Amino acid sequence: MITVHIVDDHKILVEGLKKLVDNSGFARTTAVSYTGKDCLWKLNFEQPQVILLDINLPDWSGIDLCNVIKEKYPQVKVVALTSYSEYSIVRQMLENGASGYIIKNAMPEEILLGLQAVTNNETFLCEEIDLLMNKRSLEQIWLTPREKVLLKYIVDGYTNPEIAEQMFLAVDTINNYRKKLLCKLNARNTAVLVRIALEQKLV
Amino acid sequence: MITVHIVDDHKILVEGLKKLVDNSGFARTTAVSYTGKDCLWKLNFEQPQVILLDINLPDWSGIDLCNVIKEKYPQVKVVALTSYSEYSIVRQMLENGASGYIIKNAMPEEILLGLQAVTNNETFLCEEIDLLMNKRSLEQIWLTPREKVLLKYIVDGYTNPEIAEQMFLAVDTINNYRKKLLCKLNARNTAVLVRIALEQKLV
DNA sequence: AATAAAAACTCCCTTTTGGGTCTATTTTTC
DNA sequence: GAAAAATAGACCCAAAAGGGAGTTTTTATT
Repeated sequence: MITVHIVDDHKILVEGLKKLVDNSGFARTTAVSYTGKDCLWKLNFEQPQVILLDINLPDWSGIDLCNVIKEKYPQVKVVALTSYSEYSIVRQMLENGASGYIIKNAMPEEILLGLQAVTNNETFLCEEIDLLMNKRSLEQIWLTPREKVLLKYIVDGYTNPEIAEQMFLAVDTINNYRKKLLCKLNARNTAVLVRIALEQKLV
Repeated sequence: MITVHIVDDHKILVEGLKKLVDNSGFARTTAVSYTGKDCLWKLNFEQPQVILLDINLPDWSGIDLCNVIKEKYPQVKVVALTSYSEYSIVRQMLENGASGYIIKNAMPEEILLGLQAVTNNETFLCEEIDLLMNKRSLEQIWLTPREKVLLKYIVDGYTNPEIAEQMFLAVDTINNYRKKLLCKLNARNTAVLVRIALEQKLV
């Protein structure tokens, strides 16, 4: 029996999920948490084999929570179960130690396939995400650490002089980075830059 | 028995939802659709008393779909069931004829309360949304039609001269609107303006 | 019909953005 | 150890954004 801890604040979804897991014949739900805090608390007492983890929790980002969980309990497999289908989110989850990524509109069977796969030490991506990661891996924009920091400042509304001061760099340098960002994200101006950054969840 | 048609592409959630409705004792699921097209097709043959409608459908925006449904079948009650909790989205749904609005992390019982309320010709908002709508109704930013159009152009990356041409107005006029938008949305520059517009789903 | 409020529109002027081109370290990767 | 990428910086200049201070036209409301 694969033991599963469900972490999701969508209570109706949790009900469906619990039924699905418990009726699979090879897995059972041993815990349910509606918040990140609740999840961490319960992990003190009992560690499941797999955690089904939502990203939009009321108190935590699932991305950060995944990281914390994997540090404290490296043997526990984390499977992201969320409605985000952005490259950068998937990537971050995998970098933070997730063993699987399933979007919420996937077929219910994919959840069960995922549970089996990750307990066999495989990495599992649901069909749609698998396609995304393969298709985009080439054309995907990759920002350098500095570019990411700058992008954050821009989205937060700082001007070049202000950013220069914050980052201890010349205004010209910031301006250059900014232009490179526009080019990389194929944005014609700041407005589009911000839109793309938010849409692709780059910040 | 209240007849319910569920429209949502999150198949696992639908399972939970179906169970919830069917076990309520006063309602039953008569149809399930995973797409907007599918929903409209099924409505040709059978109209439920209530439609539980997601906003993020693969082929349709639930906001537009609600409008279409209410035009063709005014007697059918539409209840939005979604994860969006932005003022403007709720507002648009209600303007398009929705009788209820429930967020996905609401308590399951709220769904049942909602079904009962809307069949009694009441408007039903789940607790969190009800709070939001009351709290924000005063402080909520309200944009004029022109401002909305302009905001769309800005978010899409058009410059003032381009917008002026598109809207057959002077560049100065556009510039003024832009400044008014900055002021209204409390944004110090375009970057923040775009961020707020996207976050608040004003476009 | 009077009037107040909101919406639509214009001009001036400064700061910020963005396009182009170029140099020089440092770090990473093959 | 060479090539490639990342980091940091510079200068010129045109275009766009944004601050301030106005006028006219619609649209409500009494």
